[in-house]
Amino acid sequence: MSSNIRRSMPLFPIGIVMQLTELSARQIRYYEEHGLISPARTEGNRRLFSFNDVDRLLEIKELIEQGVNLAGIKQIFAARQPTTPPDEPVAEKVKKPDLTDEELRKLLRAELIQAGRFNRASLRQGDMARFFH
Amino acid sequence: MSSNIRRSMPLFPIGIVMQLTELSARQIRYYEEHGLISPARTEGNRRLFSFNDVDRLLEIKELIEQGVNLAGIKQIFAARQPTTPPDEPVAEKVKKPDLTDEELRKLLRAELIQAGRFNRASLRQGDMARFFH
DNA sequence: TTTTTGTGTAAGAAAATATAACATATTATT
DNA sequence: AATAATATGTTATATTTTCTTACACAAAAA
Repeated sequence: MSSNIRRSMPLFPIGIVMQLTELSARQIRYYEEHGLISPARTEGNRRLFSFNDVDRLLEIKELIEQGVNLAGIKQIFAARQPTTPPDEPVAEKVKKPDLTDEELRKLLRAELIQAGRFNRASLRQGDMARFFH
Repeated sequence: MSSNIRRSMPLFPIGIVMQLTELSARQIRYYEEHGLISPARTEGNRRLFSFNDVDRLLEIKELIEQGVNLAGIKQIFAARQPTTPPDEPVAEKVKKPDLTDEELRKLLRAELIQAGRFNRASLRQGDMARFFH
């Protein structure tokens, strides 16, 4: 549930993502240009990628290796994310608030510290353990 | 088990770690200078922090807030990590190989892709899901 | 009181990343 | 076949981020 927060938190610079995915910066930027990913930006305009973004890039890479072109990949992604059907509109009031990147990180920080209160002294386990199984 | 790999993989630049921990760059570097953390470096000498590193910084921060000085924190950490006692030496052959950062990332990549073969098409779940619960 | 500790701040250098433009091989289209 | 579109490489220049080093200083310790 709140792992969505973690999965979508902008954390990685493009250099790391290049290594993680073995894609070139050119490729990554090109895929963004065509709307396949939408990494966040720092104040200074540097891209920051989330786990979700990296995940997506790995999918893109595999599909491309299988001969799918960008248009195809776009369709595949679009089909996957079933946008709220027009006959079942979401009341504006109910929508989750959009958080800024900093707010997101603030939330994570809070979560980590909370977890720490439980684990650290007793279990001798680091906060970020929640990130793994 | 292999989550150790993920937990220790150098991923984050200092800017992100500052936000995650609410520590200043000065503080983070100072703690490194005093051996409390040992972030990896890029080829170009930029620090790269792992989940473990962030974890540790959060611990340091809490201890400092509780009035413990760096010497004390160092002791606490030292006591925690029981280095192989001198009378029970580890045969050089048995030691785990030291992996370079790039090898680490390569491993993760392989893991992610492997996971993908299972999940993606069928479960519609991203690779990085393995990072979360 | 003097020293040590922990942190702030500033300067200058180097690394990483940004955008834009041009090149080009491969694939589609006409 | 000729032409156009797609996907990526490469290069140039600008900007941001991080690095180290040095100096300052308040708070704590000696």
